[in-house]
Amino acid sequence: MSDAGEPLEPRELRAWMAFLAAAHLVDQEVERQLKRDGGLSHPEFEVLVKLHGAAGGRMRMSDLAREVMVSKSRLTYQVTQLERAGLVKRTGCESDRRSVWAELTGEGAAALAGVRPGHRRVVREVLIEVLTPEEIEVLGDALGRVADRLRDR
Amino acid sequence: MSDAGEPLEPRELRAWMAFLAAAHLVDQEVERQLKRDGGLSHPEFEVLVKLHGAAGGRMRMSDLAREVMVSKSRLTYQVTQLERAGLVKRTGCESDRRSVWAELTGEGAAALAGVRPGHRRVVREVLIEVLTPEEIEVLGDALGRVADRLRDR
DNA sequence: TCTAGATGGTCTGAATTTGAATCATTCTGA
DNA sequence: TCAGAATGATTCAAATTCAGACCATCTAGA
Repeated sequence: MSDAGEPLEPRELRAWMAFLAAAHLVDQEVERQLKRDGGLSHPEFEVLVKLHGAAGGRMRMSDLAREVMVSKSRLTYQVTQLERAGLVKRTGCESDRRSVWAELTGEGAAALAGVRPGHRRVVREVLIEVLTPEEIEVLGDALGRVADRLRDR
Repeated sequence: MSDAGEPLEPRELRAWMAFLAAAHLVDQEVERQLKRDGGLSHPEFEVLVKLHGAAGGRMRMSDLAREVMVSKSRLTYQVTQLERAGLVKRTGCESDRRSVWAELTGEGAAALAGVRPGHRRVVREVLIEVLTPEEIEVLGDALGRVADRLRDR
């Protein structure tokens, strides 16, 4: 703790730079595939994935925003885009009239099914297959802990 | 390789989701600190860091773009912003009149010195200190390999 | 010496993201 | 029951990002 503001040690620096670069490049690659094969941005894709996984294929806007980790206003924009494309539709919520359901349409499910295999292929290609099983394990543990800590702040 | 488009295994999925979430949340935290303590965005900060580390405190625009991993037009915009803030200045290049030097000013160096300790503190807090030394080692190896593969494509 | 093609940077207009302000609805406690 | 705080979502303007067009300069080969 005494060296809080000092330069990182070489191994620490190496890990940090690798993390930054990998995050950047992997995301770039994922984005490219989604755009090419389905005309979707990464956040849009994640919205579809979350909705697909949710009970009834729908979620309230604010829950969705939390899950996808985007701001409310950004989600509003993205859902509007997806709605225009016919992949999602909005419905008023009965029990709480402030909130809004975002619901996956049949077309949305189809679009998701269309890009998802390619998406998985990319994830395998750029991340999974480059790592040993032990590394995959450590990555899950370590970064899972990092994410958890940041989530409940 | 035969399962290229199939769902990921649980451990693979866990690693992938942790990676995504961690990248997202860590970047958010870093961004917040840089903005708060120095009025800088993360890419702007990285530009200053690269220039600081470069011989003569300057780099050609295209080299800089490659290093920071941003598009040319994005770098043009960011350097313009930094120039307005007085942290960087542009100079024509003698030997190749197409290219432009981006050079760190004294003010720029000072600004960097001002935010950097806080930046390091955040990196330590959210990443380094959450990991064991072994995990740091593995992260550097594994993600370094991931990044390298993507860089030379 | 030309010329076609590459390279380095900027510019432009459209798309996206941000953050604050706003609006309606729901919750809370006196 | 009612005022004030909280919550869910959208809107707006400003800032940023993107992709491609564009311009100038350099390089290589005929």
